[in-house]
Amino acid sequence: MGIKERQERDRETVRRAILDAARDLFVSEGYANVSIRKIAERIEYSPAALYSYFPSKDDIFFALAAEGFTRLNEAAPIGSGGRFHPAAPATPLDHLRESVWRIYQFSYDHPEYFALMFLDRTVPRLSQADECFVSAREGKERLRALIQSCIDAGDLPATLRAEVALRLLTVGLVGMAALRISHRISERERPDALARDLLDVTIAGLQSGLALRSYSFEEWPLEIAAHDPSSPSS
Amino acid sequence: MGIKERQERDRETVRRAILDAARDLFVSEGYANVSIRKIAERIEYSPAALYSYFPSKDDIFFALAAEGFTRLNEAAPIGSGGRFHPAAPATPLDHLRESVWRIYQFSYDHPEYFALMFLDRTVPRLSQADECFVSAREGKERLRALIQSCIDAGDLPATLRAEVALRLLTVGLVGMAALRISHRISERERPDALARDLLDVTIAGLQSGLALRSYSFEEWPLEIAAHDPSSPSS
DNA sequence: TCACCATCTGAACAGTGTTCAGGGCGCTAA
DNA sequence: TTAGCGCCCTGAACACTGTTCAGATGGTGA
Repeated sequence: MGIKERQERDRETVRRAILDAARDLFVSEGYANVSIRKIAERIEYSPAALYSYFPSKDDIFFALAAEGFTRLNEAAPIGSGGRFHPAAPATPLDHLRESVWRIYQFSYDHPEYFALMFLDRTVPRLSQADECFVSAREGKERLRALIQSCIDAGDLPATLRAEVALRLLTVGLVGMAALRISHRISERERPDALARDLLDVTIAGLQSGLALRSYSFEEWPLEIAAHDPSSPSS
Repeated sequence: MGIKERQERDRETVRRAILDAARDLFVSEGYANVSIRKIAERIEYSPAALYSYFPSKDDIFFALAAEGFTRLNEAAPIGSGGRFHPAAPATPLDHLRESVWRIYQFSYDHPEYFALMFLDRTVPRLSQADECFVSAREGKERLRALIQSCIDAGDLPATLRAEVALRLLTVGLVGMAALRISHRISERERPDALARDLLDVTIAGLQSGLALRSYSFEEWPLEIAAHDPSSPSS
């Protein structure tokens, strides 16, 4: 019996249409200005129909955020399996530079995804949407491994902890992207050049072998956000 | 006749009450979850009354943003008149470090103000609310002068442009604050220590004398945001 | 053929920002 | 004192929002 399968396919098609419509509308009008009714109208369904596919508007948001992390991972592919390949043309440091830079580029290519993933405060508890962060963790781990290979190759000080360096390298560009996306910085200030400089300055700073305060915290948490993993899920 | 004056005072009192109520509600419930009706209820007025004090909810927002910049300037006072005093106890660089750090601290003490000023994308065209940015420009100019004094004192390379260094120093902390405020980073990662390290790393990077791409753009714009001042205002 | 069941719809509820005619009250001038 | 003027505020309404639910619809399996 292929009927069940066809029904599931139909359902998936509608679900996909909802997500596509929502994404297009978010990009062109901004998340806050998109209503369930607009999405429903776009796909020629009643607003109520959407609630049999997603429990709430927030969950449409979460589904798109998960897509965003997957896209970011696709846009910033680092070597193979996270280990730097010794026969690659560039040095590990160049590799790292480019990989981090691609995160910034992603904020340029998909500002709505980026805001959704890293900036938006209006959507509650992004931290608890578990499956969103599988790809996020993957990408993070690959970058961490790449930084470790830079340390092993002697391009970064041996005293440096890869987890800390990872945060320091990415957070600045997140700030840059945040300012640009929310129009807090003029195009005349050439945000791209500033971002590039910020990356170079941070790397140079890391290479200086400065002793870091955040060097020793207990363990590197796998979660992006701040909820106690030891507490039982309700 | 003191009647006009008293009327103006009464009006200012109500205006002040609106702003206070809005600020309290924003802090405790978040901007998006605060309605005109809630603010009106708090001050025991009808919702419509507020519209004779502020043209829209956005303008209440703008008024608070302006307050935010004033508060930030008060929280991060730098020397006197922007010029570093030679008899001060610390070096210019220590002075700079502390001044920049206070911006991050501000994001901790007043997260709602901070989000409002630097992060929120839901409110349109923050750039066009002119008078908001008088104090913003003042604070920026003072920091720039402080950085210049660091360069003059030899603590930072003479090839460095103060405007560029200013951006590079602040943008990273903005990113850090953004991640923390929007719960994208765990407290277990000790964001404060990371932020402090980021500041130190950036300064170390600047001291390395690296050649910067964004060194030479035409002129430093006085505006925070990106609108062409040469185009006529509609 | 008929009962079943998932799916979708129309209507409604409670909430939002905003507008507007009108009432009330204090001030000014006759 | 009183008439009138003008400001300020209110209640009601409009057009939205996210969400819920009874009921219509129509394909599915017996």
